[in-house]
Amino acid sequence: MSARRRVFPSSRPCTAATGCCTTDRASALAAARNDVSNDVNKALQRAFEELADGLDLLGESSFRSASHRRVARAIGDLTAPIDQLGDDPAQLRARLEAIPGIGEGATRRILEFVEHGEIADHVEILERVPGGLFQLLQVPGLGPKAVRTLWQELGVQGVDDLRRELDSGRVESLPRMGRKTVQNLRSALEFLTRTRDRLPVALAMPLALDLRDGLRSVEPEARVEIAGSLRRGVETIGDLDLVAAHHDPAARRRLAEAFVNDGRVTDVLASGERKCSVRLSAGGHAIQADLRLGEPAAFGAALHYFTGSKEHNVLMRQIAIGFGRRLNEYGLFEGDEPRPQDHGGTPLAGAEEAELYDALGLPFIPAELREEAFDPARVGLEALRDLLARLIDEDQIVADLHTHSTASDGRHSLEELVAIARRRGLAVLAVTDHSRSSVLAGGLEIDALREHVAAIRELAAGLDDLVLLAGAEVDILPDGSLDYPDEVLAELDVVVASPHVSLSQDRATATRRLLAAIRNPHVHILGHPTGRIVGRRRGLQPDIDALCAAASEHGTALELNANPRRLDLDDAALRRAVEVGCLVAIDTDAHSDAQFGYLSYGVRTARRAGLPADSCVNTWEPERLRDWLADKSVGARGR
DNA sequence: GCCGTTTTCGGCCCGACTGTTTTCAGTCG
Ligand SMILES: Nc1nc2c(ncn2[C@H]2C[C@H](O)[C@@H](COP(=O)(O)OP(=O)(O)OP(=O)(O)O)O2)c(=O)[nH]1
Ligand SMILES: [Mg+2]
Ligand SMILES: [Mg+2]
Ligand SMILES: [Zn+2]
Repeated sequence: MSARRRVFPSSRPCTAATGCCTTDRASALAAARNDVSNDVNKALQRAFEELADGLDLLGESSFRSASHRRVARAIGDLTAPIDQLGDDPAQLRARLEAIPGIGEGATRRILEFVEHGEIADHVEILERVPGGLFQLLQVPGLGPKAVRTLWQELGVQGVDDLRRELDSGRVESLPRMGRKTVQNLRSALEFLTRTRDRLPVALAMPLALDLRDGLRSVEPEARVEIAGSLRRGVETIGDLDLVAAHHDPAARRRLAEAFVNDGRVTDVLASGERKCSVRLSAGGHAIQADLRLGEPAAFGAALHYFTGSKEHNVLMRQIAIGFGRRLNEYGLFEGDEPRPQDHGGTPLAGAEEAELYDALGLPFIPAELREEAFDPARVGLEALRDLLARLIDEDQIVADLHTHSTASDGRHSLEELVAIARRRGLAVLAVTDHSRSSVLAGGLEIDALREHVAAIRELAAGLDDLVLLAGAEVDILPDGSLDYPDEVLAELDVVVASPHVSLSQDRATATRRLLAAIRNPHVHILGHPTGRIVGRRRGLQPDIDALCAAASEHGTALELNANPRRLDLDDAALRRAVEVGCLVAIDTDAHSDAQFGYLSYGVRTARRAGLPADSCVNTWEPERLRDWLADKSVGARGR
């Protein structure tokens, strides 16, 4: 995945690079330990990225910079502040070195950062390389070689300098730079002013589905699929990736034509026989889209390549090499000859993805798990097979335990909800309207709640094909107390407890607040635990391990709110939950019929965490679910 | 810089497209 960052307006957080924050970094670090923003990891990740970029700009070994970049990624994947990985320096050192990609050097640098708030090598890079060059590397089309030339030859130190030099005409005189390069750089700079960071999946997916369906209607015989981070179920999307296959080259050309001539296209970046790249502007968002074209006989290989992740691709290709074979987007081939597809080589596999895994002696790894964290060599082949056998699937989900009706802010009446649940094949539906503190969402006072519950129960009594449960989504107030007293909660079939306000609390306060809800014997599900909105609001940053431990102890389920704007808990936090083995509830939080369709986003996120179906209460038979709802301690670990 | 049931040294994935190039470097996926 590209690590595209926002370039305009300049919003880089305070780091050594920006030089805007000269206060004692060690004390800033101490504050960050209890900071909601988990800035220790962010700052370290940035330091390693700049180390990598700096080496590239200085023309050093690209393998070394790639290593630094891998360390940066590993730090970004952590779910807790890095200095809290161990209780003492020795343990911290051991835990760090155990992380793949983090070796002796990175461990030394991380410990140096934790102790002194900076890394000498990083500081040295910052002294040698102007800080604005890191931003320049984010400009599409500008790599380390070009940035270095601009810097050395024209003294360009940042984006503003580049803009000026483009107008001055001097860029054209540089080696390997001409008129078109200048024009392309102008477009790229303009694109960056219109683009935000990575696009939340909730915005990207509808756009990608529309592109996919458009291509399908151009060539109904073609196989067209969404690939890339969208297919892997990532919560934010760098660009839209599509794969299309058709046996007829003329049909492939027509697909490419349609793609680059779409009304939303602002720039055509590349338009070849096998791939096209465009920039789109749609719904106020600017984003790149890539289309990969090929033969149906190689569709599996192409889809696999374009689905990624990059790390997974490299891994598979390395495994192929180990077998004396070669894997690329055209298939798996015998031997180590480059471009075997051009030399009449017949692929051993390639029409379907599954063939590739078969031929390499691997179990089929679904797209959501094609990430570094699930590297078979890391997880172990046996453990991986076990994980895959237990992995949750959307069709195993038979219950939705968090939905809203017109009693609060939902769009549908109870009767309508029942009809929707039946049509969608649910066995269990819980109606969980808001509690009294959520005034804007039409939260119910206690009397209104009791009437509502009575209405639900009356309706439920007449149903034989659907278990209709009376519940509530009760606010977790800032101090951890709940918005209804215990005796009211005890009257409900299902209690989802969720934070809705005070979502900027510090880590310790947030953790205490959520722990209180988890420990309440009436609370079944901790709803959207952090309250984050993807790409918009960070929400609470609690100690996830502490939540998981408590949830596990009390039999409380942690929610994976399937609304793609939320996806809360996120994949990284859920991986912790899966490790601990606590219960998880995947609920849509639907306020309308269409929002029941959010389930697929939730399941993809759950699969990214390797969630076993059995840990997900929504897969349980109604009888088992009822037992747990009656006394959640039956779900406690060790019982 | 990192890593190892083919290695503790010597590798590190593989290919498309563009622009500027007389034969390919750079960037990107
Ligand atoms: N073998 C190989 N495949 C790559 C490489 N870079 C990208 N790919 C493949 C895997 C990616 O998932 C796929 C699409 O590339 P993208 O840059 O769009 O990445 P992705 O969609 O994973 O993340 P994104 O959200 O777009 O940042 O192309 C690479 O360097 N080598
Ligand atoms: Mg992508
Ligand atoms: Mg892409
Ligand atoms: Zn809510």
